[in-house]
Amino acid sequence: MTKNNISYELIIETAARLSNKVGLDHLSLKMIAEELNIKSPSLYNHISSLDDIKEKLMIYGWKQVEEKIIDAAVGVAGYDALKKMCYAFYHYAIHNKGVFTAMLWYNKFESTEKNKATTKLFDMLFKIMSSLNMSDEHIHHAIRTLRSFLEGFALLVNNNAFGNPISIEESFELSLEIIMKGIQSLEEK
Amino acid sequence: MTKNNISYELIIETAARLSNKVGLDHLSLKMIAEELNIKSPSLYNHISSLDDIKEKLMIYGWKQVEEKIIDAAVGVAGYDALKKMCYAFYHYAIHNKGVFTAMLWYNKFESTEKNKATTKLFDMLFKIMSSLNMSDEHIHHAIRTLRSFLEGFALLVNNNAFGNPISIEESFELSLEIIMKGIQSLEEK
DNA sequence: ATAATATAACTAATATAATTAGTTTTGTCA
DNA sequence: TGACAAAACTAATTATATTAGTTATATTAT
Repeated sequence: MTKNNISYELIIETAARLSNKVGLDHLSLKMIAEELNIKSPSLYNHISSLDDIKEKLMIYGWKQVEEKIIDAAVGVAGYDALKKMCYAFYHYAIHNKGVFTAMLWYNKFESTEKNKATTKLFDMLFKIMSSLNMSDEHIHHAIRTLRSFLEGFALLVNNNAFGNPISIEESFELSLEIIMKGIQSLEEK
Repeated sequence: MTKNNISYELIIETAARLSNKVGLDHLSLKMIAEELNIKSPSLYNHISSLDDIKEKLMIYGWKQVEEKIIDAAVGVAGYDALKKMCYAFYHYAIHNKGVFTAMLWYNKFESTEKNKATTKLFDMLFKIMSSLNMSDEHIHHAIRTLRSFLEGFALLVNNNAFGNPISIEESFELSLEIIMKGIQSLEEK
């Protein structure tokens, strides 16, 4: 019984890695504990429950993806920026299936930390779209359009839900085109 | 110990009702059994596992929503038909949260029954969109756009994920406008 | 250096749910 | 009316989360 160097952060990172590998629904305390070479009750020295871990996983994911999305928009503006941000989100979601699943639960939990994790992202999106000729209200709605599409598309991809053999990458590209053109049509010329 | 009139169908219907009330993740054999006034092991005379029930719930949902969507498109054509179908899907999803959650798992299970449940729907969508001036490939992609948006939007609504106080109904309406306009822009004039 | 203390590990126990095994009841049909 | 299959039951098994209580370890103050 040596004191292992286990921290809250390490547990969340481990949970993230494991859930990406086996799926969030198969993540268990037992599995996390084994990966860390401790017994599962020992985890309670750091966390309060499995649900606690899942909530933190959700926040962890939004923080990570926020960073990647913001990075993606550096040096570009307008629709180009939006498009790059969408791709950043999509790639994160399909390369981190477990964490992404947790992110989809978003408001199943209420927390300020959760809000903090995405404020910057929303602000940035809003600022970028403010350069378009569109009312603030329309911007808010359009952000919801985009977000819904992105989360839905990634969910379907992760679940193998697209039966057709046609290219998923092309679907994503064309979908962005459709939505961007649609947003453009809202602009007051 | 009287023989209750329990059938496979009754179990699925009960599971649907209960999951809509308490959420799919809180659905348990215990709960279903209690609702039917039997003990949970007795369920195994009709079903093979809890996962079995969830898979059938998914199929049940797609069958129901297929019917509603098809009904919604009677007597209308083109974009109007598409829009009505989208609304039918959306309303089903937010009024049947538990079943809808199961539907999102779509391809977590492989089955021919699952395919049968949506063939008519896809065929109909395809036929409607064939009246637009668009290649078959673009139609397939656009259907994915629409489906992703719809499933994503409903998921977010069901999870209370839209923090802003602005109207969700208006977001849905405007989103459809955005996507329809975007699809229109693909048409070869 | 060492004793005191807090931390973090452990084992053992508890609770709940799914599932399986084996038994009994009940309705149907020859 | 008796035999049989279906469907209920109870009891037992397994697995996991969680709690309780105990022990070892590391740090920190003397």
